[in-house]
Amino acid sequence: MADTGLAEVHVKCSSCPIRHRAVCSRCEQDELDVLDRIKYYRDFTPGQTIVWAGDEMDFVASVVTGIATLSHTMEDGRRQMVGLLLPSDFLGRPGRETAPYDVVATSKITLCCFRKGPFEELLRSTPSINQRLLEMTLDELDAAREWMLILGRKTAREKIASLLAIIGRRDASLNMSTADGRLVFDLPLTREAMADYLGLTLETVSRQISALKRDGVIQIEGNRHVTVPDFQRLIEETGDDTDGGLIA
Amino acid sequence: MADTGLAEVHVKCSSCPIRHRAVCSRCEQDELDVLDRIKYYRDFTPGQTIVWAGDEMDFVASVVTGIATLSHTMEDGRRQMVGLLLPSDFLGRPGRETAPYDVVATSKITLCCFRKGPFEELLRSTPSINQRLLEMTLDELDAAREWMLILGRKTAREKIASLLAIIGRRDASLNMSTADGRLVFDLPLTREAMADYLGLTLETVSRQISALKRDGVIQIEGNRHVTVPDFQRLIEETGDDTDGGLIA
DNA sequence: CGCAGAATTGATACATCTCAAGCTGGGTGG
DNA sequence: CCACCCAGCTTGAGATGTATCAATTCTGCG
Repeated sequence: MADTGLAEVHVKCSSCPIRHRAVCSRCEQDELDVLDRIKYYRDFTPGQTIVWAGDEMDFVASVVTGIATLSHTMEDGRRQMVGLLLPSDFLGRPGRETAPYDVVATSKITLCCFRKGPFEELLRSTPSINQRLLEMTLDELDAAREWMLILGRKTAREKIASLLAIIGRRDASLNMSTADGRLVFDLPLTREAMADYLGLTLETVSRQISALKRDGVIQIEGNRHVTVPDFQRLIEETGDDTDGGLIA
Repeated sequence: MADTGLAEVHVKCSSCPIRHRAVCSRCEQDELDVLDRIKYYRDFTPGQTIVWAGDEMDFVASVVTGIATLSHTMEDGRRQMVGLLLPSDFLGRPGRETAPYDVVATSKITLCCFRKGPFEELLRSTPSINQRLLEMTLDELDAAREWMLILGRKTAREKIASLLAIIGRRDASLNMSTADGRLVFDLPLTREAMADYLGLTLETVSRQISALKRDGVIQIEGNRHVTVPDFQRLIEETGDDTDGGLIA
C-alpha cells in the first residue's frame, strides 16, 4: 500500500493526535463532522517524494505523524530546503494549481488529506479554519524569516548550532524535557538534509558537528542521538541574543 | 510633521491608489466605510525607523506609497533584510505584541494605519479581510522561500542578477513596459541595502554589478538607473529555469 | 558477517570577506 | 559661483571560510 499511499485506517477527528494544533484546531464538533466525512489518509515511506515541483496538486493536507521537507532544486542540482513539515503542519496552498517545491517524506509519514476544491469551499464557509490557517501561515512566515537570517549572515558553526537549537527546542516543548538546561533528542535529518537546510555542503556540516562535539557543546552517540549538556551554551553558539529559555 | 509621522490629509478609501491590491481589496462599500472611519495616515522620511525590533507595536498598516524594509540585526551588527514592503503590502501581525524586526523607511513613505485592537476585531468579523490577508501572507511566504534559495545556494553574481530580475519584473508589471525584452528602472536600494538583502558585503555587490555591466548584461547611468537590454539574458544569469516571461 | 549508505577526515582550490585607498556627484556654505 | 564635503560607490590586495575532490571509516541492517 505504500506505493499508492492510501492508508487503511480512518481515525476519528475527535481522537486525532494533532487535533489541538492543526488547521482544524478551532473547529466545533459539527465542523469536525464535515471534515471527518471528506478527509482521507495517505502514508509515505522514507525518501518517497510526495509531490514534485511543477506537478498539479489536487489536495491539501495536515501532517499527522512523521516529517517531510519542502525544497527547491536548481537545474544543476543545487538544492535548498525551504520548509520542514512536522506533525500538525499544513501542506499545500489553497488557490494554487501546481506545487512550487518538491515535498519529500524524511521519515515514515501519514497525511490527513482533503481534495483542494472541497477544502477551498470549507475555507470560504468556515471562519474558524480560515483564521487558524492565517495564524499558522504567519507563524511559518516568521520561521522563514529567522531562517533567512541563518542562511544569509551566520557562519557554518552558528548555522549548525541554530539548527540544533531549533530541533532541541521543539523536542523540549513536545516531550516536557528536564528544565535544567540538559537536553536529549534525535536528529530527524541526515547530514545531507541538514546541509540542504542550512545552505552548506554535507562535509562542512560534518566538520562543524565534530567541532561542537570536540568543544563539549554537544555529545553524540551513533549518528543521530544528540545530548546537549547545557542548552544556554548552545544558544551562545548560535550568535542570537542569549535569552534562551527552553520554550521561547 | 515628519517627526510624529502624522499626515494631514485623509484620502477616501474609494479613491485610494492601493484600493485594489491591499488587504482591503475585497471589501464591500459598507466595510470600506468602517475602515475609513478608523484608519489614519502616517508619513516617514527616508532612513527613518518606523518600528524597532522588540518594541511594542500597537498598530498594523498598509503601505500606500514608498518603500520600507524589514530586517534582523545581530548583536555584533550583522544585518539581514527579511522583507521588502512595497505599496499595498501589509505591515504588522495581528495577535502579536512586539515587533520581531526593525522596519525602516527606504524612501519617503505613507502608511495607512489601524490600531491593532480594532483591526483584530475587524479580522474576526470580516471574512473578506481575513481571506485577503491569508492570501497576501501566503504570497509573502512564497517570496520568502524563493529568497531562501537565493541566500542559501546562489553565487554572488546570481544573487545580484536575481535581485535585478525581481525589481525589474515588478516595475514591468506596474509600468506596462515594452514587451521586447528591454527594461529600464531605478534601483530603490543602496548597495548596502542590496547587500543586506542578499547576504553579501557591499563591496561584493559593487564588484558583481560592475562585472554584469562589463559583460553587457546591464547598463548603468548614475548609481541607480539601470537598463537591461535583454531580460532573457538577465534571467539566464540568475541560475533559475529560463522560463522568463516578463510577467511571471 | 558483510554490505551499502552515511558520515568523517584530509588536502587543496576558490569565492567572498576584510581592510584600505580613492573616486564621483550632488549639495552647501563661503 | 566655485570649492569643499561627504555619503555612496568603486577598486585593489590579501586573508579566510567554505566548497571541492578524494579516501577511509563508521553504522545500522539484512
